[in-house]
Amino acid sequence: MEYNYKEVEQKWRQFWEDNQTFKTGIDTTKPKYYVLDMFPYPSGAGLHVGHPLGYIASDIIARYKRLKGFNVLHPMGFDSFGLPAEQYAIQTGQHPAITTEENITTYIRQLKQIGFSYDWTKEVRTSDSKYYKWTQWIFMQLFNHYYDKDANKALKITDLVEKFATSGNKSVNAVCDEDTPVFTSEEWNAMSEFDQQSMLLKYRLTYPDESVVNWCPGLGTVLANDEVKDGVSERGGFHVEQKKMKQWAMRITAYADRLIDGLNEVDWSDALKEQQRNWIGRSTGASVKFQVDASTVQENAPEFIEVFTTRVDTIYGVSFMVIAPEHEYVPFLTTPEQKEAVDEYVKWVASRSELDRMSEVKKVSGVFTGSYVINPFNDEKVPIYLADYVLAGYGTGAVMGVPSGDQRDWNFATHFNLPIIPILDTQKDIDKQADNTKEGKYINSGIINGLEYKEATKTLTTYLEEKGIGKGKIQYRLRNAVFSRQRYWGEPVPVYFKDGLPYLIEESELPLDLPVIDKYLPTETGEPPLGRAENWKYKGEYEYELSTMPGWAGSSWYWYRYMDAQNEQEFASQESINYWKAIDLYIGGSEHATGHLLYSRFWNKFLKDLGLVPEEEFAKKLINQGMIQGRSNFVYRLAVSNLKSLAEIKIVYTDIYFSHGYYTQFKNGELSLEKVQELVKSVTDKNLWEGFENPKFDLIDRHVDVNIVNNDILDTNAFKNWREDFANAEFILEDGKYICGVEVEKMSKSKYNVVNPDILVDKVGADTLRLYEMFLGPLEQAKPWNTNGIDGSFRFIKKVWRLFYEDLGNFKVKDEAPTPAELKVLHTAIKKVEEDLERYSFNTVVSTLMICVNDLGSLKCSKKAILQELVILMSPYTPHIAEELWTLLGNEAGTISYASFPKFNPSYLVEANFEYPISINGKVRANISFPTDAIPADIEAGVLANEIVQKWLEGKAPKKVIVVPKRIVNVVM
RNA sequence: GCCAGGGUGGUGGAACUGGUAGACACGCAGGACUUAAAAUCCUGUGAACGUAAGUUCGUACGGGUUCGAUUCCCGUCCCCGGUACCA
Repeated sequence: MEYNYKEVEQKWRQFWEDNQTFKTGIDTTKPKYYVLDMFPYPSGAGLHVGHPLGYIASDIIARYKRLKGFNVLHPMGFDSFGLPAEQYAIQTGQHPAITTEENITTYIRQLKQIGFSYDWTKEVRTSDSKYYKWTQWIFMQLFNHYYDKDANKALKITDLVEKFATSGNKSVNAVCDEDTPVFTSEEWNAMSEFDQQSMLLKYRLTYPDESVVNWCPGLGTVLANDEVKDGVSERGGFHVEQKKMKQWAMRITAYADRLIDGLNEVDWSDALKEQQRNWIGRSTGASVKFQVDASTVQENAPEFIEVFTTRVDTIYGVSFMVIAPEHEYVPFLTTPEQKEAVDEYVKWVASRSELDRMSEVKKVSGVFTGSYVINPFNDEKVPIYLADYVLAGYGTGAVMGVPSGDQRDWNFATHFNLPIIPILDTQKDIDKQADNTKEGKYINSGIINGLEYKEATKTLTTYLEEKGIGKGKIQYRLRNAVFSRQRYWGEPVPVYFKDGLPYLIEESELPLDLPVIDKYLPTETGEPPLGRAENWKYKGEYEYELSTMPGWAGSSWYWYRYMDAQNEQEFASQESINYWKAIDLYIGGSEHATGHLLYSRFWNKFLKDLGLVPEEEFAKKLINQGMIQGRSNFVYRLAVSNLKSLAEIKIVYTDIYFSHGYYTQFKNGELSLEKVQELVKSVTDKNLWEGFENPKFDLIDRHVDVNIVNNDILDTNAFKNWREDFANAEFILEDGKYICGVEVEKMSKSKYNVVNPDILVDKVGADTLRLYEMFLGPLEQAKPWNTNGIDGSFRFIKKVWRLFYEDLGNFKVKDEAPTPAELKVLHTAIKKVEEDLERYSFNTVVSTLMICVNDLGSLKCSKKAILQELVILMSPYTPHIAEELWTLLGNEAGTISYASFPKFNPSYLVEANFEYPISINGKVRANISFPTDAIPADIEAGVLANEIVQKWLEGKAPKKVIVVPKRIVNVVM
C-alpha cells in the first residue's frame, strides 16, 4: 500500500488544530522551555524555502523538548511594520495595513502547511495597535528615565528632578549629553520651565538629537543606506546628500558596558559575541586638548580642539590633525586662501555616503584648512586638515595624525608630504610603511624618552590630568541609536510639542493610533507623511511628533508579548513573565547580529532595571541560521543573425532551445555553425538561415522558472505551457534530456528562482520538506537552495511506511520480542539522535534516522517494540507520518506529541569482541581483537599501552605506542 | 576598507576534543524484477597507475608545529553576512 502523504498530513494538521494540541499555558509541574524563531516580515513574495529552515529547526527542538517532558512555549508572529508595504502604498495607493493583512494571511496558510507546532493563540503582529500600544508604552518609560552610573541602572527622571532641586547636578553621576553644563540647585530652581525641560532632555534615555541622514531632495525624503546606490537614490536616480536633522535617539551608549559584560552569560556563538563587542567597540585611551593657534583662525574659532586617542603614547609623533569635513569648526578654521579648496572638498564629501567614505580608504583625500594647533607636549605647530575618513558622529570628530604608527595616517602624510617622525627605537622601515608596535623604548618623545609603553602612557595621562588638558577616557564606537523615521508605516511616537519642546501624551491615551492619510509620500513642505493627517493634533491644539518609530522598535520586546498576548492591562502579566522568564533557544539569521540582537538586549536590560522582567539577558542560547540563496536555472535560445554591415544587423530569435552542454561548447568556441545547422535540422525542416548572407548564430541565456525544472532537467511540456511565447519551443537535447544551466543568485521574483514551499509540500509532502531542509547541511551555514536531492528524503518516508505495510497492503507489525541485532540498530540511533539534538546538529540526525530505517529494513524488522520507539524518534522531524504510525500501533491519537523520548540502553551496543585497529610506523595496519569484557582500561582511557602491544608483537619492545580511546594509532618500532 | 564566518568527490555534505578523510544522500553506471515504463531492490562510484593484490596523490593555495593536521599557527586568493534608515 502506497503512503498517501496528502491525506495523512492533512488529517493530522486538522487534528492538531481541532484539538489545540500545542496550546500552552503556565504549568508549574513541568520545567519550562521557551523556543522562539525570529518573526518574519510578511513580504509580498510570500514564504520561500529559506524561511522555514530555522522554523523547522526550532520546531524540531520544541517537539523534542515536549518528548523530554518540558512545558514548551513555541509561538509565531509577524514583524509587520516596514518599508516594502509603504513603497507598495506609494505606488498603488493601497493602505499598507491591507497589504500587510493579505501577506500575513498567505504566510499563515503557508506556515500551517508545514506542520509547525506553534501555539497560534499567542500570535502577535507589531502593526496591531493592541501590540504597538505597548511599544509606545515602553518608549514612554524610556523618556521618563535616565541612567544613573552610581546605581548602574535606569532611574526615574522625577528622582533626578528632585536631586536637581536640592543639590544641582554636580553630585549627580548620570549619563548625559557631552555639553551638559554644571549647575547648582539655585540655578536649577531659577530656570524657566523651558530651560528645565531642555536640560532634562540631556538626561532622558530617549531624546531629540541632531543626526546626519541621507536626504534626497528629489524624493523629498530620507533614504536608508540600502536605498542609495552610488550617491543617487535607487528609486528615481535622484541626487542624495548628507543632511543634519532633528531625530529621536535612544541612549543605548548608557548600557554599553552592560551590553559587553552580558555577553559572558549567554550561550551565543563566539563569532557573534565578538561582532557585538567590536560593534560596541570599547576602547581605553585618553582625550587630549590641542590649543588652536590663534594667528590664522577666524572670529569665534574654538580655543581648543579635543581628540580621543587609544595611543596617547604616540603623541610626540603627531605631524597633523584631521577633523571631519562637516565639523562645526570648519568655517572658523579655514583661512581665506584655503576657503575655495575647503568649500569644494566639503561639497564633494557631502555627496558621499558614510559607507563610501569608509570603504575607499585606499584613496587618500583631504584638504588643508590653513590653520594650526599646538601640540601641548612639544609646542610644535601642527597643521589642521579635513579628510573624509574622519566621521563627525564618532568621538569628537577630530583625530591626531601619527604617520609612523598608523597606516592610514602614514598614507595621508605621504600624500601631503607631511613629516613622519619615528617615536620608538624598534620601529623599522617607516619610510616605507607605518609600524604600530608598542614594543621598545620611546625616542624623540620629550618626557617619555627611554620609557616603555605602559609607563609612558601613565606618565602622559598623569601630565594631561595635572595640566587640565586631557584625561584618561573610555570611548565607545557604539553611537546612540537614531529612533525616528520619516515614514508612515510605523508606530507613531506618543509625543506632542508645546513651545518647541516634546511632552508625552497620557498613558491612558495609548495607543496613539496611526492616523488615516490619503497619500504616503512626504508633504510638499518636506514633512514626514504623517504631516498629511488632517486635524491630527493633541487635544486639538498641539502638533504631534510626525516621525514614526524604526523597524526595530516593535521587535525589541516581542518575546514577552507571546507569553500573554491578549493582555490589555500590561504588556504581559508578571505571572507569565516570571514563569517563562527568558528565551531558552532563539533561532534566526546572522544578519541581525548587530541590529535586532543588540537593540533587544538594550531594551531588555532597561525593562529589567524597571523591575518588569527577571532576566538581564533575553535569549540564553542563540543559533544563527545561514541564508538560503537562490539557485537560478537557465535555458539557451538560439538567435540567428547575419552581419552584412554594422548598419544592417538582422537578428531573429528562434523557438529553438539548446541544452546546457551545447552552451558550454558555444562559450568555449567549440560549437560550429555547421554543427548547429545539423542539429536544427533534427527538429525543423525550415531553413532558418535562408536569405542570410554571412550567417551567424548566438545562444542567449534566459532565466527559467525553477519550479518546472527537476534535477536541472527541464520539463519541456511545462515550459511550453509556462508562457505564451514559449508555446512553439523546440529543444535540442542531450541524451534525451534538456539540461538547464545553473547560477547562484539572490532569491528574487524576477530571477524565477523563488522556490515556494507550497509546491514542494504538494509534490512530496511536509514531512519530506522538513526532513530535506534539515538534511541540506549545517543550519548555520549559508547555502544555495537546491531541490535536487529531495527524492532521497521522499524515499526515506516511503521506506518507513514499508516497515509497517507489505507490498500487498497488509499491516505486518508483530508483537514479538526484538532480536539483539534489532535492539542494537535502534539504540545506536537513539543515542545519536539524542546527542546530536542536544548539540543542535540537525543535519546529522537525518542521516542517523536514514541508517536506522535502512538497517531495520535489511533485518526485515517489523517488531512493534522497535517500531514504536523509532516512530517517537522520528516525530520531531516528520510529525505527520509519525502521528499516523503511532495510532496504527494502537496508541491514542495525538498522544505522540507528549510521549516520552526513548531511553537509551548502552548494554544493547556491547559487542562480544572488539577489534582494535593498529598501525606500525604509520603504515602497516592490522587489528588486535579482544573479547569486550577483557578490554584493557588503559586503552579505553587512551593511555600508552606498551605492554599490550609488546605481547601482541610477541615480545618485541616498541619504542613508542600512541593510543587514543578504542584505537592504537601508531606503534613506532 | 573594517568586523565576523566559510572553502572537503560530478553535487549537498560527514568526520563532535589533533587520530583509518569522503558517513548519509543526490547524480551517474551496471544488474534484478517488468511486455514496457514507473516504483523497488542489489552492485560500483575521489584521482592517477595497475589484470589484480596494491601503490601514489588528495580537504582553496603556499609554508609551519606534530609520531600524526580537513582540524592548530603564519601568509595568500576566492565566496557569503554585517557596516548603524532593508528587516
